Amino acid sequence: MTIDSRLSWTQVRDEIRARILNRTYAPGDKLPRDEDLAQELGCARTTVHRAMQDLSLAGLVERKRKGGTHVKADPVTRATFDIPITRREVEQRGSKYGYQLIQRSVELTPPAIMARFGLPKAIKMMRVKALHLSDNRPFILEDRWIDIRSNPEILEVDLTTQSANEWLVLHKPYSRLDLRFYAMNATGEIAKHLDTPDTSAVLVIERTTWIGAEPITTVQAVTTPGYQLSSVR
Amino acid sequence: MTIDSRLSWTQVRDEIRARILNRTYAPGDKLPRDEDLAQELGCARTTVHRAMQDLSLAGLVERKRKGGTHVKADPVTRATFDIPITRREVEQRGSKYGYQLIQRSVELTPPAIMARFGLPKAIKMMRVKALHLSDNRPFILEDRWIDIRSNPEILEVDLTTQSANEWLVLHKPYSRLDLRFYAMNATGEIAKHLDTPDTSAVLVIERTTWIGAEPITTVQAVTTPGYQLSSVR
DNA sequence: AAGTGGTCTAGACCACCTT
DNA sequence: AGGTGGTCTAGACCACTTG
Repeated sequence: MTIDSRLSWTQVRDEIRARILNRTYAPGDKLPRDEDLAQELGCARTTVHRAMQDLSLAGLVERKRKGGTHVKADPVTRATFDIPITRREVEQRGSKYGYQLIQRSVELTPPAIMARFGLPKAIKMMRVKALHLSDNRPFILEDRWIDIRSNPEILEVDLTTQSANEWLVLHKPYSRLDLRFYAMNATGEIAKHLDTPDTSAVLVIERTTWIGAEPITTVQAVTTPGYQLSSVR
Repeated sequence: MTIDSRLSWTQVRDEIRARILNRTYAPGDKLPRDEDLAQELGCARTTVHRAMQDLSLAGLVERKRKGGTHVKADPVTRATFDIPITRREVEQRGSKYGYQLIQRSVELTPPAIMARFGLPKAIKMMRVKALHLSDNRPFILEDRWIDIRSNPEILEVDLTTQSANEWLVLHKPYSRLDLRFYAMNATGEIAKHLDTPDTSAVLVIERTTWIGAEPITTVQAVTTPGYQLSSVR
């Protein structure tokens, strides 16, 4: 136990969190102003602010200017996930990475793709299907659409040796990201490419990015059976 | 456009981020010290620190005392997910929530459960199987193990009317959380409870919590076919 | 041992939002 | 219109970690 008279922001955070779990501040309640808490606890307002920032990020409280700080009425479990570049993911497992381009074309976006981007009408995009391999076995099958307007350079990239996944992540910043996870039964073509029995359950990761309001790319990454996603830390 | 001479931390963050994407600071590179950047950009060191804090949280850079700040060598996509209480989730979709207790017992933990907690040997835990309903149809099937040592009160809770899910989230803070997502084929008992065809692909959410080093609870939540998880914001 | 990020303070001003 | 959180500054000290 520290005898330091100074309070660290983590101590302040823990104290406030304890009060929330104590029901001193019940769900929906308004917390005291930062300044009042600072005075009560004996620290600077900035320190309380730092603690609140953390609690707010964790989803425990909600803060509004003038409105004050409120305990969130319904607690949620909030967790962070990292989706690495597929090559890196394979290599970090100590396996040999491989990559096969299956298809590369320019097509009109079907309704499902328009919906992902929120596009009002169909446009031409580049479509890339590719298979990522781990130790020469199928690992992830990706079906990707790339907006040529925001990514004209992609037309020049040799996608037989470098995956669009990697090229985009390294060269194209995004300002908005949408990630979705769901399960599906691997059907004919997908089961064939993944070399897995028909109707196997597979985890699908859908990732869509924009720069400003402009679409960049959307990809449906179908993993092989047994694939797991784990939260960070 | 603001003419203010003062730089906001978001401007500083955007500038640094732009340089990273520019390759001014390439992956793996060391960035200037906060203080040097502050002087170059004309702001306080604290402001650079705030910007770096954000970039660090986003997974773009890595910071170490004495080691300095480095651009992460391999970019990752980092996203946050919220897992609400099941009742809340159903109600927010505008559906009627229902709940059925299937089983409640005290059992020795099998190896799979010991592994989730990292337990060296089997102990007795409370096991609860329950079904969450949405508009009277199966929604999520949960199979939960609760450590009685850290949660003796659970033995007194009436789990026929209130789900363990809800009781624990509201009363038991945790200090560590592990979340996993994966897909599986619904088999006999699970398919029966979820009222879904055998071998249907379903998304599974596995959630394990500890308080300090002590296990609290672990749950395997099997969702119904079509269930999706979306990133926040 | 020393360098670098992390934190704390005190005070000022700003910006958003509710009333 | 005014209250509350958000940010910025300047300076000091701390704590981690690497050379």
